[in-house]
Amino acid sequence: MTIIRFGYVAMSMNLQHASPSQTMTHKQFSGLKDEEAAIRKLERIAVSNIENCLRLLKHNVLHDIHFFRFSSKLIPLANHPDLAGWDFLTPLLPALGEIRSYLREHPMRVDFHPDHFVLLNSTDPQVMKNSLKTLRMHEGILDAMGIDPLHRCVLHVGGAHGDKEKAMEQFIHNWGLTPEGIQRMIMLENDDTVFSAFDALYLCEKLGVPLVFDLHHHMANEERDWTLDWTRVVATWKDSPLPLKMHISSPRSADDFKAHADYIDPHDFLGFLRQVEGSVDRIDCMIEAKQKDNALFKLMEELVQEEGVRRVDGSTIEIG
DNA sequence: CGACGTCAAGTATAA
DNA sequence: TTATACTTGACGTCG
Repeated sequence: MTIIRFGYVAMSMNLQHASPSQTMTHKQFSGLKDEEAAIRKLERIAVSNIENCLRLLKHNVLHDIHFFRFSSKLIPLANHPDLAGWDFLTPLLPALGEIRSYLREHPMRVDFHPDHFVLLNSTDPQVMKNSLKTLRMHEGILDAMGIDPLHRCVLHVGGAHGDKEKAMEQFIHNWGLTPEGIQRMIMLENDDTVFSAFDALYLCEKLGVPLVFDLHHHMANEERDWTLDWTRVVATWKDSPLPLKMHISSPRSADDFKAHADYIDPHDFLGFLRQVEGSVDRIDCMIEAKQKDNALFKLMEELVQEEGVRRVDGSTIEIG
């Protein structure tokens, strides 16, 4: 028997004017004459983004959703070199404190997926430095929200630069340059073109990092049968206080296989569920679909029609 | 108001 | 070496 909780990413299709990712581009910022005023504007945008996160958390509680990925665009230009001296965190502490209080009363699994330019396997020291800076920002936000940063940031392995083996060894090398506090935040995810689940498992096992298994990426990237190594995936979570986490999405079309569809095709996922059922007590399953929370609601309705699937609450099923 | 163009820290690929 | 695509949400502008 396995309990599966579904989560969704960053924004709701049901809340109006609740974007957690409002932004100001660097070009816009540079165009403003009064730099102090421009920074105050950035701070207003960031506070609004965090207030919208709180609205999203309340929306989640209202719909029995226990699993949510925050936007990683909460603080525009936080890590831009032109704003190196900006203390972006202090003005946000009151808003982050409200999230801390709310999450204390309504526990929910929350995490981040920093954007694709956060790379821990780059050979360019500047890219590595910026990546660590961005990860420290995530750590600061989590701390201010009162969340233990352990296993709260999903990353891909990074670029291959034409030599996958070498790029993986570079990851291991750079891991040694990564502060322990950042290391413990990280989970690794297989990608859809270069680093398969088996590549990622090599790194996860070597470095003691949980693997976030992305079923859609696996289908796009690998011929090999994932079930051969599923017990290895499960094992990467044995020292985590959090349930195994994975990602699901459906292909937009046969021709555009890698792109995410609006909703999840339940049959893409049901076969998987039937195979893993019983191998692990709990799975937290992040839905990456264009229709966000609506895709979650639709998938729930469809799955509970299926043989052997029982509804636990608005976002949770039990199978087996 | 809807349609369209612009922007984004890195990487991959084509020209 | 340089430019463009990738991806995707936000935002500004145009008609």
